[in-house]
Amino acid sequence: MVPLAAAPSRRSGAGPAAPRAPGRAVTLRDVAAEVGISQSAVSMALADHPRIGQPTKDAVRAAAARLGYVPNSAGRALRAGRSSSIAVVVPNTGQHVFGHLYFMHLLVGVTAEANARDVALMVSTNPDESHGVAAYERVLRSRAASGAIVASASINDPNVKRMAEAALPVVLIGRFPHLPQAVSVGVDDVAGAEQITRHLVEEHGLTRIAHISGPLDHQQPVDRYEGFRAGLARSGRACTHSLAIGDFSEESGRAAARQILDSMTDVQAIFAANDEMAYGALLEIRARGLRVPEDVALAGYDDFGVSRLTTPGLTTVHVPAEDMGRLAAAQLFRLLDGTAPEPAQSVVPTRLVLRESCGPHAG
Amino acid sequence: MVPLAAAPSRRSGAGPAAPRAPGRAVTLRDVAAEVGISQSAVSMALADHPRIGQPTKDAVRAAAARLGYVPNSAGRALRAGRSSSIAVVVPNTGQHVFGHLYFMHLLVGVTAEANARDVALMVSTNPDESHGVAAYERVLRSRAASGAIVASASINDPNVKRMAEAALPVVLIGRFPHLPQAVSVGVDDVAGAEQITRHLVEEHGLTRIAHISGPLDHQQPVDRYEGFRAGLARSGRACTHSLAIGDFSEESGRAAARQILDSMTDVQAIFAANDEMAYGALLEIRARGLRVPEDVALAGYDDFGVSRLTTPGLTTVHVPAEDMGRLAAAQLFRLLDGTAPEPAQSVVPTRLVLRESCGPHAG
DNA sequence: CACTCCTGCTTAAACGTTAGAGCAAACGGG
DNA sequence: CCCGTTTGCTCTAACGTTTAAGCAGGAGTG
Repeated sequence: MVPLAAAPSRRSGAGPAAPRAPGRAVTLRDVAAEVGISQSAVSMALADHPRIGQPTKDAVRAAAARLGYVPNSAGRALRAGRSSSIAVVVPNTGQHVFGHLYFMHLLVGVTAEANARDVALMVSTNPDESHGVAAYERVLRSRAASGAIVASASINDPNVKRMAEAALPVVLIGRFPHLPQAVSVGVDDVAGAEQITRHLVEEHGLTRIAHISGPLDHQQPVDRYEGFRAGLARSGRACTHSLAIGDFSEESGRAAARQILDSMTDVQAIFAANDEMAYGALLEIRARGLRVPEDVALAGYDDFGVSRLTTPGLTTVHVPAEDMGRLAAAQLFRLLDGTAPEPAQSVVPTRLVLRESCGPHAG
Repeated sequence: MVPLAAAPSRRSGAGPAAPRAPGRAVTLRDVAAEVGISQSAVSMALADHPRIGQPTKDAVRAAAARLGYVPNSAGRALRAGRSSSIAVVVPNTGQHVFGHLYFMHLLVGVTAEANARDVALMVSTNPDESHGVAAYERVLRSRAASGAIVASASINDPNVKRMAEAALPVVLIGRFPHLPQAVSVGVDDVAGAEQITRHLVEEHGLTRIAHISGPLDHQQPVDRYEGFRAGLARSGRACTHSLAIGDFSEESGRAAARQILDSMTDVQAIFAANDEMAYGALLEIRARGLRVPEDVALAGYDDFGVSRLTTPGLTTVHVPAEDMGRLAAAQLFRLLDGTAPEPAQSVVPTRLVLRESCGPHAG
């Protein structure tokens, strides 16, 4: 059959850069009509198929560029059976500054890896802790994203468990020792907390020390508390310690500090499980007319960017959220490629960040 | 034709909750086979089409729930000609904490509005200021997202201009007075800067005052500088002022403060065009043994969450980024619905936030 | 010169969805 | 009892892509 010379007068001549009707997108068909070959030939030409002649390829590429052809992602996804995007699932967004920054760092890392693969990124929020079928499950089952990175799930989130069992392409952020089959990227919080605790005890000689923990149904606070106790034990010094529980919020940190300062009047140092609670503690300590670090030393955890800004600067443990995002994305791509990530559960190291809140640096 | 009683033994009986082969997604065909009707009937039943009988609808919904059917988004997008997601485009991610927080606030707002519409969110980054065809154009032309919200474009970004002219469904964050046809959501920075400037002058009597501006090829710094001058003029007092230019970074703010303190030794107040530069100025002032606010009062702009944490707390102008995100999304949806947003260029008001850095509050 | 093989394309099918057209049966009115 | 209307579904086509299969013509081989 004769190539049918394009549909009735869609393009007048061969004038360059005269895009179609505004609303209409340029498809393979348009490029094909432009070049005078079939649309599959165009597809193959753009894919650099060996069975397409070089002159044709050149002509196709020129025409595609001229018309501004961009492959329709829905068409591709449908044909391929998988979309070219991944999702990042963040919990209900009711958090505050510190939590925001965590996700932003994570996102930066994920984005970097996704960009390198030319993969689009979707951000999905888990409306509530248990809004029936979780958002990510809908995202995955609708094939809108071919894989997901789930940030900050509760230690016993039923969705997470089900997901891991269903072998969906999901990477969890955090340690999930109870789900060995799940692919996860966690932080070595035990080591991090131990390191900072030992710093307080061994370098600064502070042996009366309190810990403000987060809710103990999450792995992270559990690990940090464990590291705290391990640090005390391994310091080789006799320490007195106490524990108060917060919920990672500044206000709860302040309340916890209140409780500690009331009950342990000779406390020398407070180590909070995150910077936000540490900041709350700072406010409480100050409100009592005490000085940091002279009267009470203070340490936090996370270092997502604001612990630097307080006065005094907050000594803390740096959690490499950006690296974690990058690693999580890499693991997810391995999962999608079919190659099971070598250690399903990877753990990244932390870094002790010394500032002024723990006292003068040792010479 | 007889309904063909499902494909060979895919489901044994009617046992509930027995999902298909792990990898295979559940499609309309599966539900149709389960119920014993055609797939289009299933589609119509799920869409609550009036021409489908109630018993059939019930049966279909039950079967869909039982099998865990989730519509394939690629299929839908392809058929509908538009995807059910929108994109948020953020500039190259090389920014620091403050910038991160801005986007996070914005994202929270956009997410809220998108969730209400059951629309997915893509996050795309503009690799470089001019990476050939911009990321968002690819996203839009590939129909991966049906609209985009572009955060923080330069005042004379050629892509933005072209996009506005091409009438793509895009909402710009920021004021774009030169592009009247573009839909944008901006901040009333002139008013905000005027207000804080007048506060410094009128309430605190600080008449020797310097402004640290951002790069003047962006609308925001221009507006804030204009507001600064307007504030001085309208204060009704004779003021001496000076100007230094930074790039919104902490370090540049510090450098600008250095320049100001060197050249204007009797400066009483510094108003920086964002909190990050104000923090840099704070460091410089302190390094010189001067006190804030006793020796030099300080004010910033943005209030994305960290200006509260410094000591002294930073007096600043609150930019309602979350509201802007929500509004931008709403505008985008209006655009996609075909109803042109009433005022194409909307401007949200700011709020003065008084903290300690500007001096003691007037009783 | 007949044959095989290669080259370079075309045709067709499929992915999952939706919607308009079509059609059989039931139902009501005359 | 027959015809028109309504009801409730089925059939088909289309969205844009990729790819397997097919096919015409030319080149090379016997």
